[in-house]
Amino acid sequence: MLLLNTLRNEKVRVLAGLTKRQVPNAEATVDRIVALDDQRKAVQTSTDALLAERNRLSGEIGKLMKAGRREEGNAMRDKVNAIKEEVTKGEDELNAVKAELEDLLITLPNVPHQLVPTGVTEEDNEIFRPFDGELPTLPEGAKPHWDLADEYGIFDLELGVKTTGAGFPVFTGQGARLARGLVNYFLDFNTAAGYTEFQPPLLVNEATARATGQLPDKEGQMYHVTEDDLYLIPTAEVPLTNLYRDVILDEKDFPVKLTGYTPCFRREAGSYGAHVRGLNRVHQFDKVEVVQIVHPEKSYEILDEMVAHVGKLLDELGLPFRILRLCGGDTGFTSAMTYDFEVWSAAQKRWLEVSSVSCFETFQSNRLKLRYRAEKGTELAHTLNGSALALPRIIAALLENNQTEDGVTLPEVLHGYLGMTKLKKIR
RNA sequence: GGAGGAAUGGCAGAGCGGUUUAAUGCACCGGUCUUGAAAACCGACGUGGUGAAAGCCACCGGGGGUUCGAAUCCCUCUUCCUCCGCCA
Repeated sequence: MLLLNTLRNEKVRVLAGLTKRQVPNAEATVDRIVALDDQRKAVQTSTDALLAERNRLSGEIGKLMKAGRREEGNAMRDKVNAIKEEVTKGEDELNAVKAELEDLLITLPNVPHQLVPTGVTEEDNEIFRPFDGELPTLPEGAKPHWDLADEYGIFDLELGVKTTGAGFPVFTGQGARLARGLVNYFLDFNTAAGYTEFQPPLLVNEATARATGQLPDKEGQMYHVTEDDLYLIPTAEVPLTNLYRDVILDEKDFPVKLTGYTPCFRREAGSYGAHVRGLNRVHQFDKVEVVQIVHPEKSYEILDEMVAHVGKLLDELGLPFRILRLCGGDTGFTSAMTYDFEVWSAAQKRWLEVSSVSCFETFQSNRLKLRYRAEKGTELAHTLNGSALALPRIIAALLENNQTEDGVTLPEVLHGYLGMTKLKKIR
């Protein structure tokens, strides 16, 4: 959620940013919000004055009663009762104004960073770091990962349909082991870089989903357990970042670095077609996430650090990748700047998104009330997160890019985790 | 699942209808003393709203109510503790 002071003091920058995202009626909305906030202040001030008067008179009554001057006390009660009615009116108005303000404020996405390119769709994303090597060329008859999955017994989509439905792959045999090995490898890689590992709940309450911005914006993307009013997490970002909801840190606590493995659940409503075959897009998938909570002055430096971290991970896996800087229209609602990592899927001959690394500035911390003690008072911290990494498309790329006559060769970093150097055909 | 108890400032812990921003202790911070440190002493020491400031307002687990006035009384939800039962 954007800060009211930002809307007031940096209107030009805010509007320019919102225009990059093609937010309709941005100026009218901002003006309306500021007007509502003015109204809020006015009503609050007058109501507070009434309350002050009530408190003062109530104190008087106490003294009169103690002194045994009952009649004077009773007369004053009537006076206070009259004030009380006005207070109630004022509080009702205040609540109504606050609610409208909140409803409007929550519709505004984050203001993109200055360097974020203008644009609407993924076509407009900037190729921030192109792949500079040679893309692997596969032998004649190379197969996409869904075919390889059958030959190698990696995962079974039909079993998933039987137990649950489409988009819930069942990993099998050496495929299940590959997934487990990747999770362990990623977690070890992250903790070696100073991230502390957590195992958070997979279901979260409404307050948690709101604080990181999944609600109300992405309501339809989450599975909702209506009976208990809980949501299945679409990413570990949600519970991990919320560990620090309503927290006031000291500057010396920075940077807070968290990592965690969780399954992620996404309804992916409305995504169908050729590009969702195999593991390209599924409803449940494994992901290891990294989160940082940092000093506002450091956040973009840290963003670069996190981008380098993910890049190193992909280098070690030996996967060709490129880095995009997302344009305004493609940047997530809550993010100020996002880098996407895409690995080359050699058999499908297309780039697959495997990680998204974002800086949210104060957009999340404002809703989280995540602050630190500054020289004078408290300030909102900055939050960042990124995938390191999401599994399915990594598995897809490993299978496709490394397929040979006698098996899928595994990158050296995984040998120890899997107890093998290559995946073997089972049929 | 049954019975009882409890939730107060970073921590511990008073207060149980009216001068409560909330006793006291510890921790932390500034200072005096000291070569330095400790001890001792002095001071400061929650968050948010409003305001130039003084000040004013709200917050004692969440929500609602009673009252002129609520940390204090009532209702409700949540969490934790103790005992009993059941169980990975």
